[in-house]
Amino acid sequence: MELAEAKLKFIEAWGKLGSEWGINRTMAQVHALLMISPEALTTEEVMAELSISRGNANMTLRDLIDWGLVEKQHKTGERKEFFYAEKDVWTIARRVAEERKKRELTPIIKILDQLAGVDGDAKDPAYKTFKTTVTDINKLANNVNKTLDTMLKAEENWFFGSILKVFK
Amino acid sequence: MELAEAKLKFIEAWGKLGSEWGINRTMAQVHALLMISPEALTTEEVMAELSISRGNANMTLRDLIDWGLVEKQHKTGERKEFFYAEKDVWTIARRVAEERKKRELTPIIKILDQLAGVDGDAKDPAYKTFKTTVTDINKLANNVNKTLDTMLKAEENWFFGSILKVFK
DNA sequence: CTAAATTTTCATTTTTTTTTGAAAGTTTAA
DNA sequence: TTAAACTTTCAAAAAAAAATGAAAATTTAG
Repeated sequence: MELAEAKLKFIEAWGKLGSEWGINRTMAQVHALLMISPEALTTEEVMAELSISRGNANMTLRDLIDWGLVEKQHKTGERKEFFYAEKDVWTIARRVAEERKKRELTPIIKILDQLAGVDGDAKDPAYKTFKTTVTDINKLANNVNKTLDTMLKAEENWFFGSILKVFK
Repeated sequence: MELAEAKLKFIEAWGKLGSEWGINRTMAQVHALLMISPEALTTEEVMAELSISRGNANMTLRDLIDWGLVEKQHKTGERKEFFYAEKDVWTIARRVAEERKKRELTPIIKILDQLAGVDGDAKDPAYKTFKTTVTDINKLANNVNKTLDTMLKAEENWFFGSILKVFK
């Protein structure tokens, strides 16, 4: 396969994967484009490569920066801003995990804590089932939370790096 | 908090979480409703509880069955079908992991394998960056794949199960 | 077999999400 | 300070996803 064709396929596949995981397809595509670019790109270049509007490119790049996946760069003598993506996959995985933890896990744990404190008749099956289900999900969520903390705190990539070797 | 209020909040929260992870909000809500129901429910009951149409309820319940999260039940003397959700959180997590692996991980690995075989000039930075990025992602994907296999094959829940007991 | 009960389908409508693009805002070189 | 270069915003449009509901299909009791 030729590089040009492979690039397009990669961008398409990454976009599809993103959308299946609740990440805007275009955002995932811009990320893919930048990941395979040796050089930082300008907004113009991103717009041209993916045929998207200026507004879309601008907002998407900002979101990627918020996710910690892309950084703005300035080149001496150039007035334009350049965008460069982190390329180490473990760092990318870590950033995504960090963000989703902050945006989704922490809020749901807060809600589950409230819901686990619901009061009702201990003889009522509806109450018992609710309480058990919510309590169990809450425990799982807290465990995922703790596991992520450990993973993310570790400088070394124990989860994807070393544990995997055990199973090889 | 009262049970009725708590139920609504749980259904809402579960629906939101689902939509953030690429799962149709209504599907997640139906799942939430069934998870907290001690008894299997009919399509009519699901429609009424969540104010959704018959068509929507039917398709959503079928999808949940496809995900292995809900099962059809028949009650003697009753002609209607009843729907019952698995309630063990580890089993739920396992089913979701299995399905997403099958639907998303396996296909992307197939594509990455093709893309990793792209040919080009070893001196070309664009080629080098593409190759490195795709190869690294491919390795990560294969490692996740293997880890999931091990996790899912294990009858015992080493990841969520045993760790849970420690924190109980 | 018949008809009532129940489930499924899917063209259409509604809702939600994403994108556009032009105007407003900001920065910087001179 | 000015004006060109560049970035950001956001109301409106477009696209995508989800929901509706009535008709068709299926099932089952009698």
